[in-house]
Amino acid sequence: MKQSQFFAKTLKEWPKDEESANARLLLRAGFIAKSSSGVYTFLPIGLKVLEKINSVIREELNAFGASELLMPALVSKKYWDQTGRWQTPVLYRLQDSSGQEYGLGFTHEEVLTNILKQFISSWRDLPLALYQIQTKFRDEPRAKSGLLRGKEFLMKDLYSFHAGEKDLEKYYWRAAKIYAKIFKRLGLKTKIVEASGGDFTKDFTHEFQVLTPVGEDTIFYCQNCSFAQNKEISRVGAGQTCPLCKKGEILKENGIEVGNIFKLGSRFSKPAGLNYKDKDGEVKPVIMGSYGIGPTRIMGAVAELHHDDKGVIWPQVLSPFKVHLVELAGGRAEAQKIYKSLCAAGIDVFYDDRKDASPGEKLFDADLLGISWRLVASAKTVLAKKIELKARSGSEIKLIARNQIFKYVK
RNA sequence: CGGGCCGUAGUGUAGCGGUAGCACGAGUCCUUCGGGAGGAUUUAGCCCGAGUUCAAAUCUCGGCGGCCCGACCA
Repeated sequence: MKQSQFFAKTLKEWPKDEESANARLLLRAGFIAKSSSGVYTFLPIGLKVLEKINSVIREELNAFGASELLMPALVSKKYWDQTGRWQTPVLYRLQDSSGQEYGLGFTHEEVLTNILKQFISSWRDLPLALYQIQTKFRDEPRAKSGLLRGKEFLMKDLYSFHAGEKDLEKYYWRAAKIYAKIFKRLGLKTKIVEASGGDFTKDFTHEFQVLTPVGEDTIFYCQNCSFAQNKEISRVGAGQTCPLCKKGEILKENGIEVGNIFKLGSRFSKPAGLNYKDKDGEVKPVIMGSYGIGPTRIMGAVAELHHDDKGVIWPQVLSPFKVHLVELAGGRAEAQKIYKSLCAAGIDVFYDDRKDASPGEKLFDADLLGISWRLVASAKTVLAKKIELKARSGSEIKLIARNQIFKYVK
């Protein structure tokens, strides 16, 4: 892709008012644009990153045996009434011209259970796992921290359906493993934290927290074992001895919740009348679990954790392009050759062929965009019969032979 | 929803009762070309409403909007 033909405009100034790193970096680099508080546009290059997050999630969930579908954002009041969630404070409620009332979905248990009544009737139809990646709406009293807390955001919601609690229990922990793997691939170190189930369940649920001072949740965890609890339910405090292993000290840190998993039981299947017949012919409510990941929040979290003062440093899986090929004065013919060969090799390359941008501007943009690998072709490199290679994550600048590019960039 | 700070060209800012200025951007021309280049020239702005005043970007009140703290966060 040629930069002269692709919309990738950066801003020359840091956005005023924004304090959070993800908002500053993503806005300035032109990944996102703010439409109103907590509501963002994903600009072309930002959308590429978001799609990469989604594709990692899809890959893992598809391999896990879940099927993707897409549900409506506009959800008739009758469904919310079924479960008593019409009065949920964060629900955006609206009316059409005929007086019909709707809520904009913040999760989709009601929609899905009602649909599945047509398709599930026997234990033979279970288990079943369906997910979607969809825009969610929440009337947040206070949107904040760029992509970390918005009123409109992308959410991957997975729902599992089981014949019995035991099957759910097994699936739940398998899902937890897949989640840990997904976050790892996305460049996030997460901790599995016990949390409250809110309106959904009286049991503990589990959150995947990225520990960082900028997170809005407070986590108490053991330095020695896997014990970790959200402050909202925790009875331990920093400095105490771990109640689980009795050895480690409890530490306190903030976290960004990038995912959560819930055992819903029959909380939603019962009101919807989503039942199955077991082997004995007995009618029972389907047992459910739900599992969420916020791709847009992940984008914010990654920016928050992986950056320097010049811009974002994307993990390679999320880099909007594999290579940023920057052409400086005297390097045009060389850059074009390299561009062609990289394209031919199927490498996703962003070629800065702009004639009206100064070298400084191009190099600044390269840092802001944070593409994993930077190649520079200039009079200097042509003279040396080499090409310059730099990883965005490092500081070393290598002069390499052109045919060696593929050794580094694959 | 309570509290704080703040709304001035596309962006970032100065002006704090008396002619709205600067930088970047954008347009045109020339020069330049390895870390947001230089010169010439053009372009574009006081969030909205009411009040005080001879006079309001500036003071007062109300609204709207943004960020931050708190509450909230299925």
